[in-house]
Amino acid sequence: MTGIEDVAVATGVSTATVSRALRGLAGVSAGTRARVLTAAQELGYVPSSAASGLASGRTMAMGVLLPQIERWYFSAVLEGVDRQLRAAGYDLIVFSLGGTGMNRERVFHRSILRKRIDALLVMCMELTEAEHRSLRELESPTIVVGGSVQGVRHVGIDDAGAVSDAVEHLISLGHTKIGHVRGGGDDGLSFEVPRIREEAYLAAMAAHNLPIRDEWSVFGDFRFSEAKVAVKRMLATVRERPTALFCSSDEMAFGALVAAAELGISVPAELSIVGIDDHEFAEPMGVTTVRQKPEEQGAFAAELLLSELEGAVPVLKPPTQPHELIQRTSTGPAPR
Amino acid sequence: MTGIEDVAVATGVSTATVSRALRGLAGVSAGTRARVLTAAQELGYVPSSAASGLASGRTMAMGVLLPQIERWYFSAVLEGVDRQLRAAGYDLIVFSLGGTGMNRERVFHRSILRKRIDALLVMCMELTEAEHRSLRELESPTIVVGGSVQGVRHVGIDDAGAVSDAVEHLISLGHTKIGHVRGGGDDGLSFEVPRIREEAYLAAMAAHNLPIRDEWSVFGDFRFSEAKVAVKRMLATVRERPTALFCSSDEMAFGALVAAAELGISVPAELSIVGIDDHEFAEPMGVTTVRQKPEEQGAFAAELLLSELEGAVPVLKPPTQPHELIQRTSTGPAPR
DNA sequence: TTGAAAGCGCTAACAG
DNA sequence: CTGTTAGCGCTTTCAA
Repeated sequence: MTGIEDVAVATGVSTATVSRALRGLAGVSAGTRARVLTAAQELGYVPSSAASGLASGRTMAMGVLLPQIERWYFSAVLEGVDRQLRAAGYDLIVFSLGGTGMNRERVFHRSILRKRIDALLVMCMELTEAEHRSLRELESPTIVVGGSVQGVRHVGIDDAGAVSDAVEHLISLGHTKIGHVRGGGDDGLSFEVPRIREEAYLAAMAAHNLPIRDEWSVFGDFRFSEAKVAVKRMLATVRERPTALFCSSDEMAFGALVAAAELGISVPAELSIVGIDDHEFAEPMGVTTVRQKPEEQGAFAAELLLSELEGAVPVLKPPTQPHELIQRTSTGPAPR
Repeated sequence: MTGIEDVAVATGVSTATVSRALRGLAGVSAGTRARVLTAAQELGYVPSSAASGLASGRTMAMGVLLPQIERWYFSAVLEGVDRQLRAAGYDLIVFSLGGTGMNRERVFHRSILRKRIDALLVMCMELTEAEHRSLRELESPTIVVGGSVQGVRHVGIDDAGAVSDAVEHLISLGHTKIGHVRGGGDDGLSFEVPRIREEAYLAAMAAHNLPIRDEWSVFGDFRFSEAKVAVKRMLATVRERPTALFCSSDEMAFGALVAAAELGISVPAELSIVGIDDHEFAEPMGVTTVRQKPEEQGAFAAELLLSELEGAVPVLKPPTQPHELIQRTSTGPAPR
């Protein structure tokens, strides 16, 4: 391993000067800087993050804490965060709970608190009181993305507004019998997003004096497969079918779509389906949805954290992220 | 920040003893260890990774280099890697190229070589000569997952065998007119996987003296949307239609399925469709496919690296990962 | 079984 | 503009 000393010797200056030159700090003559850069390049010198981190107190890495990696929303946010970090020369450290609540304490204590990161982005997880405290003690800037968390600022869409747009869209098409395919929370992570969406659906229905029927409300766990099974069972067995389904996520809308197809129910003639997300597959599947852009949310949140690390004043109330109804072929006028 | 010194003072021992006790090293009396553990707990002490990394040379972190995060295969592998690392107390650092070839050099030089990681897992990317050299100079154990790379050991399925299973399945159903929906490589990352699959398809066809028609071969870029458009155009315009499509990925098979549906072509009566992956959506969509388990691949590769870090002798030829044909409803006998 | 002391490789004052 | 001098917070010999 070539170290800073090697570069210093090769250039004939002190290690301090090498450090300054390489980091682009002021107070180095153009000539010296050029020679240092050349020498570093030739020697293939790359600073040790451990050493510079220890000396400077900055790790040049950001952490992302999330319930799971392999879910559309999470990996999309991650992609956005990563894009921003890459541009800023920061590394991305991923702390995942792996889909269960089992590792929470381990993750919090072993990994996150190890001073490995300069800032932390938390993805839609509710935090316990102890976890809150841990984060506060970390003293590094923190932000939450997608699903607000009490006491921490938050980047995300207006969930209730998005749901309202979806349901109002159905209502404007003349639907009155509108079912709900609900999102999940059986993994011990308890987001509040599913709850907000449920409540917003109920509120929109109530605002128009439309009937809520328990039998039209099914649990799809935010997943294609579960939603398909649940919707199919419901559509097949219910006495009177709804003419429209509001699905709390696109993946569940896909499930509803396939369930309808398998039952020979025509969409949108007999059944309209609307989702939320604008998942990559929504366009090719023709699913009407409320678009949100998780990648942009992640990028924006990362940007906020980065600028604070550069000394900017913290943005305490990040602006709500945009959402937008995208009409496709899965929704149409209520049947007769 | 409470440091090791604080724990030492609280316990009345030296920092060396605290360090040993906390890491479970031999040569600490049971009593001392217990007192150290208690004190550390009470003080909320967590070692600084920068400091211990600098002193010990081990970072307790593993890097994953990948072309992009938000793709089914990549994020699934990541999930598996993460699971293993979590269990071993290692942190996960993600180096993504963000879907373009633009950041390659930056990523290699700035991030990876910074001694931030103890081992590196590379996900199906071809490497340049210079990159190879960089990796070798890193001297940390390295492994490739999914799509072999010359000169580096590799964890993945037998791609050619998987393709062969898929195509043979169609042939065994009596199909002779079999088209191919090809995977991509337009992002400057140039995997070799699409090439292998193309060749294996051609080989399987040749082995049975079946005709290859250029017009039946379309480019779907491994994506739902692109595949749907391309397949739809092909099916709509071609003079004679194939009776089956082999798709180099499930996402493209979904596209083919939807394209057929939109054209009123019945699956599998008029058109059989087979994919590769066993994507989460394959089951609910009824797509026959060759299953691979990226999560297991990632976990296995991570395990190999971890055990080498513990001193195990390197496994130079990791066993090929399993694949398996899963028959569903998208394939059936060739139409009379 | 424990402690003292010397770094790990870099950055950050403080001088010059 | 540049060099000197201390550390950053741990781990790791080497002694005791």
